[in-house]
Amino acid sequence: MKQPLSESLEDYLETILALEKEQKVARVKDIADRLGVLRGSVTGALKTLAGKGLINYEPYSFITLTPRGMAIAREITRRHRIIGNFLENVLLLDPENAEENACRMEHAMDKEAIDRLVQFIEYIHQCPRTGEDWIQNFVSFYSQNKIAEANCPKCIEACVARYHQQNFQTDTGSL
Amino acid sequence: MKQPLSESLEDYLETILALEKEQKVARVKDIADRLGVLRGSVTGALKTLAGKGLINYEPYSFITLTPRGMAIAREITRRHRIIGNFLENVLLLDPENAEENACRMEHAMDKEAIDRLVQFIEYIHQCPRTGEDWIQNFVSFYSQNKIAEANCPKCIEACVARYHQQNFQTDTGSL
DNA sequence: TTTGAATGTTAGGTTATACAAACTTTTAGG
DNA sequence: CCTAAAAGTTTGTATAACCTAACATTCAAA
Repeated sequence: MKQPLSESLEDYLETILALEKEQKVARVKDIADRLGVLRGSVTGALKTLAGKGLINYEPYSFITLTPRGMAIAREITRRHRIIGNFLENVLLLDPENAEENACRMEHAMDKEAIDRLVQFIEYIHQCPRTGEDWIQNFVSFYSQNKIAEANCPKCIEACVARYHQQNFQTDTGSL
Repeated sequence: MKQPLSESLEDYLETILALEKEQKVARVKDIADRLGVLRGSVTGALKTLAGKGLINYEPYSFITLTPRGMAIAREITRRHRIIGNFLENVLLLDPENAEENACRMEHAMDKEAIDRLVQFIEYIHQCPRTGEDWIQNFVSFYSQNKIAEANCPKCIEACVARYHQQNFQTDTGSL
């Protein structure tokens, strides 16, 4: 029952979920257009997914995800989102490239790796030593391929100041 | 000429390179054992790779990578290494899981994403605000799912002290 | 209500990959 | 040298995806 799905079938589930959200229902033609395949190929995939109990499918009728299919589709979509976010907002790839890589990586990373990535992103944002400004400074690092050392004193000072500032706010808030 | 290789063929090239390094030559049986396929499947793949000009292959003879095959094999191996390193030493996944994910991800990330990841890892290590200790602190973050705020003052202080220390050493060294 | 366009399905063909098992070649021990 | 075991190859089968193109159904407009 827990056989792993092929990348192709994962893509179908992901697309069906997206279409269900955007429009009321997922239609064969829309799935085909999204995935860049012909309608005939979609019908075949739908039969396979129905056979695995992941979608409800009757010829010429509506396509809906079963609870199990929905769970998988959501997990894939979640991975896609998380990876895309990391590539675009941490590695600072341009959005188009981030998206393309995310589409492929979503099938390659398991839940454990994804969960750890989520934690890591949260760590970057929550640790006083990093945060948004630290991420943005990555741009000047990779464009010059080294630390712009002249800015380090200011950067560190700002980081420490921000920590004290936030700490002060927190203390005040808790009184 | 620049048609993208399938994941399967990329795996064959990567394995051939690894065997060439470890032993003198790559033998069909060893390739089969590494990839978990039968010998017959290897022969088929070798013909395909030879047809693409990526290996030198004569029946019953040695298998060697052509320059083009070598370049691809090295790039795949490099991706594998970089991703594995990130998963194991930054995301701190256990080695086995890091390896499994790296095996799949190496086919999913393009050169641009890999290069940016390399830069990011270097940034973490070279930026005074992060470094090894910051990475190691991630353990306590993900195991508690939050920043251990009690340690922040010490942590930041140590970070700043280390920066001044290194800065002093650098200045001294350049005299 | 009819009918033509849009949508969905089917059938047959193609490609890539792998397995099983028979067959061939190589190699190492007697 | 010779021969059995190991290594490599071939052939035929299977599966997963996809395509093409013919066919069937639905739907909306006249």
